[in-house]
Amino acid sequence: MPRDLRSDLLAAAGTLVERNGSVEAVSLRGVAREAGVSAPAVYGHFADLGVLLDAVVAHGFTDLVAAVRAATDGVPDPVERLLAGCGAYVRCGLSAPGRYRAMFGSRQVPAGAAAFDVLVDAVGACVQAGRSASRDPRADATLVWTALHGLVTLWAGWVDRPGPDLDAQVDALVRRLALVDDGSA
Amino acid sequence: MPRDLRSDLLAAAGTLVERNGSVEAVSLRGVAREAGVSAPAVYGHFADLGVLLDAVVAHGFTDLVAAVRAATDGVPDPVERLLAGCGAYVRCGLSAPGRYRAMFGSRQVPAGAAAFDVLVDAVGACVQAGRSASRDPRADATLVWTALHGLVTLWAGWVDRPGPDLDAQVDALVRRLALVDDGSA
DNA sequence: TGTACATCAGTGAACGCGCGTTCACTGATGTAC
DNA sequence: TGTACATCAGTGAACGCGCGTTCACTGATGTAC
Repeated sequence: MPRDLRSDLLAAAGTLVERNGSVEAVSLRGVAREAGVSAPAVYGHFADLGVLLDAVVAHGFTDLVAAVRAATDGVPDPVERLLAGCGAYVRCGLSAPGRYRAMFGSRQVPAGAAAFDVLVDAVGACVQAGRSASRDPRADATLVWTALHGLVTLWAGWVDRPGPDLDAQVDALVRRLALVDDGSA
Repeated sequence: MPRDLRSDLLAAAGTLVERNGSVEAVSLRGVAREAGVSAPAVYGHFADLGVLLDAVVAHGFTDLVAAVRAATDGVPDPVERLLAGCGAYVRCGLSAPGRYRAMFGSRQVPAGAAAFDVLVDAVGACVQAGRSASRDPRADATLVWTALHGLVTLWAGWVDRPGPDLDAQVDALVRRLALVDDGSA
């Protein structure tokens, strides 16, 4: 099987994004070096550095959607499904914080907006099942997303996150902000 | 009054941090250019670019503490004080998002930890006044901080933030996460 | 008051470096006959 | 099967650029006499 340089370059770029902590600090020559290839070789697969980094970000959105879908598929209870999806979101973000920051930093995020609708629906499902007291699922989903985003970006790279463990924090944030009825689950 | 080049350089660096959206993209030559001075002139006031940027971050923490203090001083009601402080935190962050990101991105944040204790105390005061049902003020203050951080970093630079206005969002996040009793205020 | 001098903040030229990008090239692979 | 050739992914050298940093300098300001 011949090497797939395009994939190798994407992987190398991802590695460097995490090693440097941000996309801005990643250079085309650095990516080529990491992939063990000369710098001009990159141009055979990507028009320029910007396109390469855009592909890293796009891959991040694909990963995020897949992680949430995998965590929620087959979970019948709407509250459990909401919690599982939010947990997967946070874990995916924390697994590649530099990429996550690139996904939601300063650029347009159409893919993010689509994922947000999934969250709105998940909160709405809890309301319809009588498990959430939310009177404005969209507004409350916004609060949940805001908090999850804070969880990922504030604690990314932290050695010792204070307070209870991650799942408990996600649980508390989501239940309180989505107005999930206590005593359930 | 002679010009205070040190202050001018700090201001220029702050301007560039916001213009570029991050500290990483700020160069020493760029700061000198912005301040209308030659590049070597910077070395008369800062050992190198890193020290200059550290000073920008330090100034950010000073601003943040001052903003919260100004908003909370003289507010007797503990719930109102908590809300006012959190609102000031978010507004200060949103007023200089690039600097805010530099303050809480990847570096150590001793000043941030000190400010966090203020938040823990504010939640504790609500509990003592019987206005919060929190059984673990430190853990719940962590949740509040996480959500405020998300509010600043997710919506920084957004033209149209979805949902209700900023104060209403801060209000909802803080009341729900700090378990403030409804019907008050 | 006037002159000589010390101080010192800021300048302009220069350095070496890593960057993005281009260009002609090489050398392996696959096809036509 | 063997030879000639086309294709094309990746190379190495080179370019111009902005960067951080250094160095000897300049020229304004203030002080000593």
